[in-house]
Amino acid sequence: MSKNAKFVEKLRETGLRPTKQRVKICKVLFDREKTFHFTINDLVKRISEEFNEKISLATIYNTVHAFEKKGYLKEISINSDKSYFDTNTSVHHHFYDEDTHKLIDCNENDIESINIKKNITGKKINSVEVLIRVASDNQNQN
Amino acid sequence: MSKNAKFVEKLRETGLRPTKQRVKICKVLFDREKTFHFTINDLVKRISEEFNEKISLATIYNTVHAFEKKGYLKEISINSDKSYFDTNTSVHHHFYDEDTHKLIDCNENDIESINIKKNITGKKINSVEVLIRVASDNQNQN
DNA sequence: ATTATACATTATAATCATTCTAAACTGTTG
DNA sequence: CAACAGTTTAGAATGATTATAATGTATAAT
Repeated sequence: MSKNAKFVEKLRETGLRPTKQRVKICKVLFDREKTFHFTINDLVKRISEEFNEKISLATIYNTVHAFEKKGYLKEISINSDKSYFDTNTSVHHHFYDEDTHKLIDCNENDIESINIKKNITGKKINSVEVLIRVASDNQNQN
Repeated sequence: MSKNAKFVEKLRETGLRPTKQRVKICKVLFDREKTFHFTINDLVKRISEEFNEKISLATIYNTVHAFEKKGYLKEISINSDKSYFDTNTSVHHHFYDEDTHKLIDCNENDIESINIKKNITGKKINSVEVLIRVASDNQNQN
């Protein structure tokens, strides 16, 4: 089965019409070896690099949000400037390089399981996320 | 020594002129028992409640950023909509209530120390932050 | 005390990411 | 093929934050 056919199937399975825009965005996001961490701006750039036909910015936003809702993508909170998304939707943590502004995945084995001893009455835990900020070793900190 | 005099001293010590706006903002932020988690909007509301004279929005932004730079405040990343700030600048983690959009501090003892086994070549760890998202137990998740 | 100067405050405008709108278009179903 | 719901689109609107530039104020020198 071709890559495209797989994406069409995936979209249809989750109740999203396989439009040509969505299939193209799937190719950019999911047709790759490694996890892809990106901002909307990164995605816009990739799309314009890979295809001649442009996709409207509104569609890119719509699609990313649709994909997030369907569980294809996960949003990562780093700062308030930008939204970062991750094609790896499993439970995992991140390193954030403050020099390059890039995210690096943290595997299951890179971090010991986190034991939370407190709980909030009437609330259940939806997620536990660890963000490890790193920066160049020889740089001054002001 | 009066509260005001303390704030004046604190400001001067870190090279900030103790203007009346800054002292007022100090009172709102630091003259309280518990840690204060807030957005700029929260702070604006508090100021208008506590004082007759208004402080310009630009000044509030400037002051919060100045205070953050001087280490009086810490920014907490939750999502890209809003910036949250915390008057507790020590290393600690948070619960985020997705129903009420409020932060709750996590004490040292509420979470076991996090052991990170991976390191990024040439980079040092600046911070390790855990965010635990919670929501009402009996609510559907869509 | 007065003055000079650098630092702060202010209202308003500008910016920038994101969302909304409503018209045109397209995939799907019968 | 027709009908309809779902989608895309350009451009406008929004909303948080930042820049601007004029006015005001704390501080240090006179």
